[in-house]
Amino acid sequence: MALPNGPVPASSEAEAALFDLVDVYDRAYETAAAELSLSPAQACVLGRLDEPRGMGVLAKELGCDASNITQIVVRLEALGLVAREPDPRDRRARLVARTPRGNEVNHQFAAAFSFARTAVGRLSPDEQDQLTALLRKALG
Amino acid sequence: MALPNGPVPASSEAEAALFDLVDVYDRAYETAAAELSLSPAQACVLGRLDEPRGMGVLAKELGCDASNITQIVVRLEALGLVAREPDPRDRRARLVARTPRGNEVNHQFAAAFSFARTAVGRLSPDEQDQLTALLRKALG
DNA sequence: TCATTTGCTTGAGTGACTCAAGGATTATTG
DNA sequence: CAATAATCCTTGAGTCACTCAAGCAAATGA
Repeated sequence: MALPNGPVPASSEAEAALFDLVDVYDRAYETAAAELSLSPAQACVLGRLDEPRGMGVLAKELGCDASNITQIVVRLEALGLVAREPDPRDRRARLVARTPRGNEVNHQFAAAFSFARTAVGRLSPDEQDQLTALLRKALG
Repeated sequence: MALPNGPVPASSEAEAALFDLVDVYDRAYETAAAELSLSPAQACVLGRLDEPRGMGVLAKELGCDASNITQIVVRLEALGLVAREPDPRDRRARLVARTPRGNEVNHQFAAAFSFARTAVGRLSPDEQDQLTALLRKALG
């Protein structure tokens, strides 16, 4: 379980609420991944493969080094959840795609990571809109 | 940079906003720590030492194994930011405390991690209260 | 006192991450 | 077109976070 990213003494109630949200969210994500014997990073990559993508694209989107993606994908491949195939358009590149089993596991993960759904579900439609608006404003 | 904990296709605007918030928050935390050459875990532990604490207390609070804390503290100690002293009440235990330099760095970190402060600052006092209430309700 | 529990550390092992270097292919451009 | 440069990815080395199992030392309790 990753350590929380939190300032212990928050200087306002709103900051504290933000921190709590982030903490619970992150832990729920990690827990859901662990239920399927995945690391958070593996679940993250798997979740981005609704259609095949190049390694470099993933690295750029996720803001990390390409070699990091390589290793995560190697592990996902060893688990039989993704496959790398040569890109017909560019023989340097390789496209990563979920296998049928990968689709299945990804689906299970989406079901297991119920936190965001549940949290939002506690709010009325109006409240959901308010929350969205407030978060968007806060994000600047 | 840790990969984001996010479902790519969120099923509602509110969920997407939550995801964005968590992502930006986590990245800001990581960046602030990196500016001080700290890992997020190191910044987290350092931040909890407003008064000296036992290793076990930290582990319990942070929800991880005690040996994990040991290693993080060893590194913080090597950086001169914390010191471990024997607990006068229990000779098995060791109390971790920030050094003067640790206080300084922790202060700098608090300044560098401006995300939550800034985000909340974009909202009026009323909006801050609304956000807090909505988040608390969503957290259940 | 003897056994158990508690507090911490050590060691081994996995995984995420970074950077540097290199092979292979594609794109450029003189 | 041929040489050069840029791009895509992998490998290797290294750091750190994390977990579990084992073990020492001190406290607790029968």
